[in-house]
Amino acid sequence: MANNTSSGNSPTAEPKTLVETAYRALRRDIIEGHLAPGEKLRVEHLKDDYGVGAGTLREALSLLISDALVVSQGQRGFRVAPVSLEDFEDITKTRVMLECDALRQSIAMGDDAWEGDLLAAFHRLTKAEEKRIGTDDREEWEERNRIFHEVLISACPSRWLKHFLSILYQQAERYRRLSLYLQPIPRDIHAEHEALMQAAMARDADKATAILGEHILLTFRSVEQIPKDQLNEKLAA
Amino acid sequence: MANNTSSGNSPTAEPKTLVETAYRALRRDIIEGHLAPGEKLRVEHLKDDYGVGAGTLREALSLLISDALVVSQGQRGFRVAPVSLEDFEDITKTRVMLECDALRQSIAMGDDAWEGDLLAAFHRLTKAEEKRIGTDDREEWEERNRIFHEVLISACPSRWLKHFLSILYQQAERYRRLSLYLQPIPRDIHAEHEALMQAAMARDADKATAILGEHILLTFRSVEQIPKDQLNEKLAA
DNA sequence: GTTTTTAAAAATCTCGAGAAAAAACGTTGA
DNA sequence: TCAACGTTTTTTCTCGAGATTTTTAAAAAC
Repeated sequence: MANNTSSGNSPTAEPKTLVETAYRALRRDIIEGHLAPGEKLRVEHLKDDYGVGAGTLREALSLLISDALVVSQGQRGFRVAPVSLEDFEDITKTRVMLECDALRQSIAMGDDAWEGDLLAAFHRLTKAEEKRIGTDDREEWEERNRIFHEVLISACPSRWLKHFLSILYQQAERYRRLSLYLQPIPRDIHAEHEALMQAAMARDADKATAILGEHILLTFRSVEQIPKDQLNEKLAA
Repeated sequence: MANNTSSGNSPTAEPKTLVETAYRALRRDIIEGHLAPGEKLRVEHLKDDYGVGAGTLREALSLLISDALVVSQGQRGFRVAPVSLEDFEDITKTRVMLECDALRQSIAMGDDAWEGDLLAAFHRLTKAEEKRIGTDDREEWEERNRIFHEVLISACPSRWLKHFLSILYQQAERYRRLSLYLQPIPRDIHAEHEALMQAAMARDADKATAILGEHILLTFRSVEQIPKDQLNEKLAA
């Protein structure tokens, strides 16, 4: 949490070292599913793909363990962290608890600047949603969605809470992407975000947390309802 | 959480690689305060102290970032994570929230085997406390205290909650040790543990979480009340 | 006396090669 | 046909050396 190299770091700071570059590229490929869950990460192969030395790549992989995107076992190398419906459910429930608590604190502590940031983040998200119709630049929307959630809880004074939430968000994003190819978004996410934003601005903590909790839970439900056989194709390690 | 190399792993599994060995040695030295908060960790020096190569040590340090015991910045190497009273307060509050929630779930889900484990862990802790009078094998007590808290919440089904708690516990232990030299334990910790154990066995979740919350908070209070100038000697980075 | 510039020293970051372990493969025997 | 064994191949783990960058210290300029 208190470092620039690992999880939860400011995404705007550009990488200054090769380790950092490889770390980001790998993280992206894992979250986007280009590296499948459970897949073996052979250093000898990957070092060529990412254009770095073996030691550098090992270090990047070690960093990814912080984010629970990579696992390692003894003398048997690295693997992409496996996925499961149970894990996603756990992530969802834990995230609901933590993020609602953080939101409550944020609403209580947030000042005018926070309100401004929130409004701005919501606006940018809305713009991305409008552009997105038909187009395929999902990345832009994903990034702005992340920032919107981040800004929502930004006035919460607990660094640790925010640190844990950044990890959980990242994990959830991974599951969301894995299921994306199977099921288009059936919900009116924009309406959910708008209601959430307005409740937060109105300082209605009960309402805001209720909406947020439901919002996060619905994402899980939509994945949960995907037929198991289709899901297992993706989840197979 | 889902790996054997990083935080929250089973402490009984012996290290099979030099990276793992160095990781544990470094972690121990940081938690015990032999490596001071904020201290620069020069790879060229440390590799000799720990008897490994530069690359190996770098990897171990990368692993310690997961535990937030080490921080790194760009091209300026590694440092021991700094400490502050604010940070400890955050750790404490976050831990109270998460650990109480986990305990509640554990009490609800725990079976007979869990009760047995809890009883056993409490017994071992008691024995260590009796032996400790006068002697100085703090390590034994620390380990058993950790296990007691771990067993308490072991029946909680959320892996992520337990993962986060293991990180927070480790952080708290570090602060506890830093303050240990300044202030002897004035509390009757044994009584607190016993009441906690009994409430858990009686499945009285409200009572158990109340005791646990107070138990964790008291540790913070005892550090908080240490005169600031004495504290800053230790906390100085 | 203070600040800026410049040069030397130290540390970080990176890579490729060699030893140890695990996995893959074919062979032998029942 | 199947299982057990030993060899070969692959992969991981580890180390030391070289290129950049940062830090330190001294010299020069204001």
